[in-house]
Amino acid sequence: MNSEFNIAVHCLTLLSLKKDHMANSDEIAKSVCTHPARVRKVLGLLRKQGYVTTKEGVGGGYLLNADSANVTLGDLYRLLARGSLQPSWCSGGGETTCVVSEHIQEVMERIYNGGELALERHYDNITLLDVTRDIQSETKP
Amino acid sequence: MNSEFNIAVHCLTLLSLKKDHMANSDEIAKSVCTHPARVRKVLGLLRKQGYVTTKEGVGGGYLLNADSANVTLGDLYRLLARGSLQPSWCSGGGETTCVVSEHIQEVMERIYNGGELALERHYDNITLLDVTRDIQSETKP
DNA sequence: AAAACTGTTATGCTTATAATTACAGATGAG
DNA sequence: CTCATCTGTAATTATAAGCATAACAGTTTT
Repeated sequence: MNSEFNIAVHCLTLLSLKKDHMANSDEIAKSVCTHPARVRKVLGLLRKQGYVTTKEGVGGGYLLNADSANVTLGDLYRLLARGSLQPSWCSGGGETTCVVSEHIQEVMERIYNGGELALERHYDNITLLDVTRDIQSETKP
Repeated sequence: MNSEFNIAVHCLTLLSLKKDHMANSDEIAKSVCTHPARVRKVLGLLRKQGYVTTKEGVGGGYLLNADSANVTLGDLYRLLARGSLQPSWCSGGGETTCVVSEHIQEVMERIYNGGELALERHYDNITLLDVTRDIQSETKP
């Protein structure tokens, strides 16, 4: 499981809490605690979905789209983490005549896909606004 | 995400489909397509939960417990894969004064835990018997 | 024209996952 | 009793995935 989903949530939350809803990759990278190039990669994908717009050149950076408060974690999961439930290594597929070995991969694939759907449905109920509120409520408990 | 959950499902399905519900780690490893030592590690954990019993010595191996048809994928997930939704690398935690950076880790942890609960609830509705039926129905479609 | 950004690719580093080896301990067969 | 066979477990090596870093072309503002 890579962390791009995590990074996306972080970036969008950060932007939504900034007064002008804007920051460049250097500033965001410091907050996320990673390299600017990694931030740019994730935010590039978010841009293609219309969640942010970018401004190149001096004083540029990433600007949060106004409606992005309604983006759900499900949207972000599907974009950045779908398929990560299924491990890269899977059992079976050998050269035996064993029924299980021959068919386990299709069965497990269905199991992982079903799990992922359940996960996505859960995340569909959490919006970016919920997350920003969570962050804020941590400061004044 | 490692594959021990996958291996556990495979092993138990295999045992349940064998006439005498028994096999040793060599035979299972061939079906799973991995090293016997890895099978033993997983099945050792399943033994501690009472899902199988082991018989050492000549002609020994693993024997499926009679009630194991009712074991759910949720049980196996909790035993072998819990916590794997949260990646090892997580954002934030830097030395900034940024609110997001300071609190994102607690928030993301709750998000991952919530996701995992949703996943477990889903898997709680799938029994080993369901999986064995799935495997069998692949052979005669 | 110069400086400050993003977008993207290539490369190296680190960590996680799987394979392999090895051996002690247990059990049944002869 | 002794040997062969099996599990349990730990240590080591190999492979793959994830992250960091560097580099540079393209774009925009000043």
